[in-house]
This record gives sequence, structure tokens and C-alpha cells, in this order.
Amino acid sequence: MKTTEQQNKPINGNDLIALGYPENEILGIALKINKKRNGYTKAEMLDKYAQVLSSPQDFLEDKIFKTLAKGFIDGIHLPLQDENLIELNENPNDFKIYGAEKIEDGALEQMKVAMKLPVTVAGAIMPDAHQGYGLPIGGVLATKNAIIPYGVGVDIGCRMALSIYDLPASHYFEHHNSLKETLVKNTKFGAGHGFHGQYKAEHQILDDTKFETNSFIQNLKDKAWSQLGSSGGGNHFVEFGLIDFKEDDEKLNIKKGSYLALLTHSGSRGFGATIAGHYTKIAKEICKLPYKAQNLAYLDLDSAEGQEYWIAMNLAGEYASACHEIIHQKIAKSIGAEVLAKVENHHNFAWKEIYNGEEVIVHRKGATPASKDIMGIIPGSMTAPGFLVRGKGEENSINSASHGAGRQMSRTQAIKSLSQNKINDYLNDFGITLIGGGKDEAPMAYKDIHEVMAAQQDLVDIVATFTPKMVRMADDGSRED
DNA sequence: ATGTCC
Repeated sequence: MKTTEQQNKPINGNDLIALGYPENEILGIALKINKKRNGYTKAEMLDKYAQVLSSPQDFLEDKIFKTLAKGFIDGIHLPLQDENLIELNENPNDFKIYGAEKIEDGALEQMKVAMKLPVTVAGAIMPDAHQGYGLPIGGVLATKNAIIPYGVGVDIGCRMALSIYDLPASHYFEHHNSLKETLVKNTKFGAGHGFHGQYKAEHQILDDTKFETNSFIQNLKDKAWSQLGSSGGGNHFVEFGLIDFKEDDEKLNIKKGSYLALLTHSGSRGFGATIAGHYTKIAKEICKLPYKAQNLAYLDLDSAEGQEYWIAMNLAGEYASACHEIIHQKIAKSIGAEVLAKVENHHNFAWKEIYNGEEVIVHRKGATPASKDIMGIIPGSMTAPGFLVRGKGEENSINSASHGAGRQMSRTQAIKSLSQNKINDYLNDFGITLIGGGKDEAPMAYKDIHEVMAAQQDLVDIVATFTPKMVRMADDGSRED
């Protein structure tokens, strides 16, 4: 007797390949269909898939399988016959791997595919890397005059921002409750959420002429305005913590000691996500790559579409920065603190940089810029320290470092295997106050940040240590209002 | 990451 769980088990690409399905876009179409299974068990579905494969003509009128059947009949050989298909190089260029033993195979495989693109100049993978769409998260890729929307990522301009206050660590313990109120009052979390009416933020980004680039971008402005100053969901947070300088830092003009600080992690919200989706779609139409590389579709930077994406990406980056600025301004005002120093860095973006003496486009998808003396923030987890770092300018990493600890447990794995009580006890042991936050963001779901930092000693110097104390994230129920 | 498929 089958349990419901067994019947509902998902079908993955390997199941279909085992049936004899080809490794091209047919696989994608077939998997999409599986999402609306209409009560069929896994076994029944696999049987159907086998029938469609052997006689697609019988399924052209089938409600569920007609798109797949049609795909087989008039599409199956298309990608191979397409005269515009761009060939990958046979052997991938070498790329530097940091922290290899902790990086999942899938991420390395994705990096190898990226290294075969004809536009690729160099690549590197950071010790917190894991699989993503196209380029892995933690992947760094330098290209020649080409921009890959999925090499930047969905959350364009996602970044860290740190404000160090003129307040001693003791302030946190003395004002715990009012800090909590400040955090709740001045932040907004949850997918789709933003500010309305009198609560909408004002910022000069709204006057940016890049919003007038084309009607597609123009149409995104209203929602961008409403989400200005919000944080979103997933691993995004706004947190108070204590930052510890073991010695004076002259460049930041901070004296040795421990200070209250605010650390934020978020990106360009729906605005950037919509831009990423739109230009990935355009790139895929223009740049026909073999199946395995399709999410690495790129735009020539000199083409109209490439220019538009570049402008939109930069606008999304500035928008993400504005979101952080608003949060930091509101909170500094609310607690009446003076800001001694501010550090900010994006980790999902592309830049024009010089590599080996030539101008290249450096994509950092979940990687911290780490050029010589450039400051960045690498967060650990709620219960593990994050680090204020200064780049060493290591060319092998294409002047980059990790953007965090990286996951050791997938979201679904964390939700399944961790109990809320256990997470609460763990947070208590570390003296962490958490507002919101789902099980998938539990600290145990992340790798050991110390191991990650050890793997990138050649890439960054640690300037100060940040210990989170009070964390706000989207809560589990954030999808409802 | 994103109201998770226009």
C-alpha cells in the first residue's frame, strides 16, 4: 500500500531521462506539466510520460500533455538544427576554486559550463557557493563585452549595509525593548509587501532619469516606489548587533572597542526581479545556447538590449542602495544615534573592471567585491559572527570573496528536519532575539562561517567582528497580509 | 530572490 507521501513524490529530470527523455528543453516542458498533476500518483504519471514519449501524436488533444506532445512533434530537433545555435567551447577554461571540499558538485558543474561560453575570459568560485540558475550562487565570471542577466542573479544589486553607531555595546542591553520597537516600526518584510499612503518613502532615486529608459522600466516605477525602504523575504534581514574592533582603524576613523551597529541585507525587491526576468527572457531569445547553458544566455553590451539591461541593472542597484539608506536613516533617527561609519557592498551585480590588463565584465552572483582595500561585509548566521573585511585584491579570485557562510541544508531540508523548539532553544543559548524568521533560515541551516573565512584568507583581511543580537526577518506567514 | 507562469 502506497502512502500519500510516496504517491506525491516529485518527478525530477533524472526520472524522465531514465524513461529515455532527451536532455533538451523537452525536459523543462515535461517537468512543468508535472506541477499540475491532477491527482495522478508518481507511478501513473511516469507511465503517462512514457506513453507520450513513444506516441506523442495520441496526446495532441490531451488536456494535460498536449504541450509536451506538441513539443515532441514539432520541436524536438529544433535546437540541434537551429543555425543560430552558439557552440560552447569543448574544454572549460580553468577556474580557481576556494573551499572546494564544502562546495556541492552541482555548483562546480554549473561553473564548468559557464567556463565554456565563448565570451568567458575568467572565472572563480567562492567557498559559500551552491547551485543557482545559470551561474552558481558564489560564482564570479569575467566576460568580454557580454552581460549575462542570470550571471547577476534575480535579486539585482542585493547588498549588505552596516552603520556603526556612537553607542557602546552596553546600550543594546539597556535599551533592548525600545530597540525591538524601533526594528518593528521602521522595517517592512514579506514578499510583495511595501509601504502605502503617508508611509511611502521619498528618495532622490525616484527622480532618476534611468526610469525613463523605456516603457517597460517606466511601468515598474510605481511598485518600486511603494517597496522603497522595504526588505522582502528569504534570507533578508535587518539586525542590531555588536561590532568589535580589536584595534583602531584609521581609514574608518574608528577607535578600538565594541559598538552598537545596524546590519541590513536586502536587494531591489520586485523591481530588480522583474528586470531580471524580462531581460533573461530577451537574452534567451537572442542568444541560443545548448540546453545546459540556456540560463547563461547573454547580451552583447553594444546591442540595444544589452544597453537597456545595463542601464536597468544599474538603476536596480541604486534602488537597492536607496532601500538600505532609508532603513538606516529611519533607524538612526529613531534611536537618536550618530553614525560613526557606514560600509556597504553589493554582492549580486556586474561591473566593468580591468582584469589582466583588459576591460572585462565581472559578474558577481553572491560574491563580495574584494579589490585591494575595498571594504565589504560577510555575514555568518544569526548565531555566528559576520565580518567587516578589506579586500586584498587577489586576481585569482577576480578580486572577490564569499558573500556569507552559504547553506549546508536546503530550505526544504531545514523545514523538514528542524523543530521550532530546538531552534528557539538554540537562539536563546546565543542570546539572540528573533522577530519573524522561518525554519528555513535557522542558523543550523548554514555552513560554519569560520571554515568559509579560513578558505578565503588570501582574499580578504578581517577588520572587525560583528555579532548579531536582534534580528528581524520575514516570518513564515509573510505571504499573507 | 520574486506575489514564486503572461
